[in-house]
Amino acid sequence: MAGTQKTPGLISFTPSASALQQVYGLLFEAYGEQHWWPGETPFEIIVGAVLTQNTAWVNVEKAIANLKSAHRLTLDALIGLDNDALAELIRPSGYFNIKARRLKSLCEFLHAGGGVSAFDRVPIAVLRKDLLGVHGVGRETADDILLYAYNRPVFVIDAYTRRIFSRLGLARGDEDYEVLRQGFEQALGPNVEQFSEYHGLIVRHAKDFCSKKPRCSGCCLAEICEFK
DNA sequence: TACCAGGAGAAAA
DNA sequence: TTTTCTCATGGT
Repeated sequence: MAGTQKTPGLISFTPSASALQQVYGLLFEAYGEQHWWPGETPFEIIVGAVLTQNTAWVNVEKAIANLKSAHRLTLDALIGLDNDALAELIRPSGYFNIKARRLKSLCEFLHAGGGVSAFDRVPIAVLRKDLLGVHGVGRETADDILLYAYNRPVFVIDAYTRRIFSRLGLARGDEDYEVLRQGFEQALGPNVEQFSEYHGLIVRHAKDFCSKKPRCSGCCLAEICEFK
């Protein structure tokens, strides 16, 4: 039938602010402040954003611990590593050969721009476009970096966000990334602190209730969730 | 043992 | 333009 084909790019996502605030309120009430993203410096956050691609955070922590113990968790130290040595240090995070190349590309971009802090005052649209031009930096990784390393009001969309809001009936789940991101940003308004906490709460909640086999017993969103 | 997990890029269709 | 394949470890 004409007009019924799945065309993700054309699916709209215009949630009401009250619906998003209700979900946020329930999650916050259940889990409290998350202070996400874990990372002591902007550079550590940037490295973590690449290492966590399609990987559980627990494995990223092991890779970051390796970099720290080898005193390589700085921009200059990491650029000085060859790909094989870097890959060996980040092995626990999986995809280590690919991620080594991606990390090096990102470090070279940061170094060429004058270092991590040199991007602090770059306009958000410019920085996002530049990050997306770096090999290995896709939309989610770029937005992780913008929000958590540079404190810019960008809402991060990940697999957990799609899964949870799809189950809540607020999204289909296969919307284009930009459609979802803009939907959240327009409904909530620019708010770095809330965007950071919201994403952290989504991650926390998904790990407890929405990963692998459904585990909805005791879920704080049960009263508004369509997933049974 | 088999399956899954917070993605991205390249190749194929 | 969209879909499929590849990359890899560690937990369940």
